[in-house]
Amino acid sequence: MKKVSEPTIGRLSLYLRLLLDLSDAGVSTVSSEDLATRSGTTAAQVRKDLSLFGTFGKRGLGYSVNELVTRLRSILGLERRWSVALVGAGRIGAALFGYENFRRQGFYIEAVFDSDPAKVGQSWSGLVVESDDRMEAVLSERSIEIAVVAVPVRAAQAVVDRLVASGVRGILNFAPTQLEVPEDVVVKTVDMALEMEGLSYALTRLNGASGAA
Amino acid sequence: MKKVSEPTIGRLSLYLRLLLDLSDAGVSTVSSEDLATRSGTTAAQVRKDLSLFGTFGKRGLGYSVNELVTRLRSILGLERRWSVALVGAGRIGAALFGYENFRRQGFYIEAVFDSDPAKVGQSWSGLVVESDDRMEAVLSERSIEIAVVAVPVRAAQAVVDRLVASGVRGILNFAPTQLEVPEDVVVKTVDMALEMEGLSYALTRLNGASGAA
DNA sequence: AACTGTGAAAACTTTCACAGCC
DNA sequence: GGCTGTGAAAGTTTTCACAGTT
Repeated sequence: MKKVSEPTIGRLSLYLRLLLDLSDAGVSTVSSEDLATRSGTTAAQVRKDLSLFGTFGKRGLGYSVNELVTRLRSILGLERRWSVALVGAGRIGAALFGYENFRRQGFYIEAVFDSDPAKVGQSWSGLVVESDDRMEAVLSERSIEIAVVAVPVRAAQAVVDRLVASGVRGILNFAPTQLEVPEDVVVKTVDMALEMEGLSYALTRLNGASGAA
Repeated sequence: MKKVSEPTIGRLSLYLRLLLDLSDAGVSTVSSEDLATRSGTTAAQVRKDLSLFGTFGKRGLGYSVNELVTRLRSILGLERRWSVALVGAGRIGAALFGYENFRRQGFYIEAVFDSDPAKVGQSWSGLVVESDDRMEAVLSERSIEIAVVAVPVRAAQAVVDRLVASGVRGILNFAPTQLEVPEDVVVKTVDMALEMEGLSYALTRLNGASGAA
């Protein structure tokens, strides 16, 4: 298998989402041009992205929506169920919890941890918030492979070290900090401050035609 | 001014954050090598990124932490105050609201809107949630340039159209959908489902050494 | 005729390596 | 000697353009 870039994977996820909409709408066939328009890229890009994993289309016809959904789910590893732990029972965690697409794509939150005794014992849509003392025990008991880290920066690295030691291999990190992990552990960081600063930069360039300083 | 890429801007934001930590720690000088290690990139990359905007370092010595902070804040447009509106008074909004770095970097939430009558009138740390009917009036009254969109997918495009019509030029979008905006409006989308699927893909590759299908 | 799959070209980004300054 | 700034080289991603299939 050739090496596949991050942006390609992001686009495949996006195509999958669009294809699910099309499938719901009863559309059975789609062209690379159509997918490109809907996803804000080009037809050549769509074909290239897909061709990295096989030949899924029919020349002259396009792609079968349902077949492509199946293929993309397979490529992205979404045919199985993933057990997810949420560390930090704060507002970000709550937001994720309410995000229904989450479950629909096979991500099941199976444990919620917090270090605040006031939060431990609270019920979160059927799950009980556990003390972070119990992290190691619960993670291995429930075979959890993915964790969402939504704790303050100062606590993040220590939490991640414990997660990794307990077998977690994938981490979605909301703490605005650089995390150290072994190379067989994957971290994706969602950094809202970074995005806001990107906006600030872009707007500053757009308005003033002037330079940096 | 040469064209500057998205990844470069992201790294500049990251350098800024690290420099602020260094400054707090009383460090006065930093080398490209040091910044590179802390940000997970290479010394050459750090120097190249910075050199796109000027020559800020001293050969043989490195960079002055405080000077570089000032320069980066200027480059990123963070020397001013940005007025931000939050559309959708749900859990994501609440999370952002509590995010103190936000204010520290000059982003002030000046208005919160929701279409749910039950939420309108509620107080959010001093701000009153307003009906979305009042969006146009409030946005122009308070000269709001940036909006955070945290509404369901089905409502997102309509909200964005109204924001744009009222002068908003930058949007941080949490709705997992592709938004249409005029080319002088900047959108950054934070898509957690996409990130989770990226994790799923990466973990699937890591474990099974086998191919896609 | 319509549309895919794909090598080749173009564009872009990162890394190298070293001249130049402190 | 230590470290930056930067052209040139290497590597990566996107776009082009067209042969090939239905």
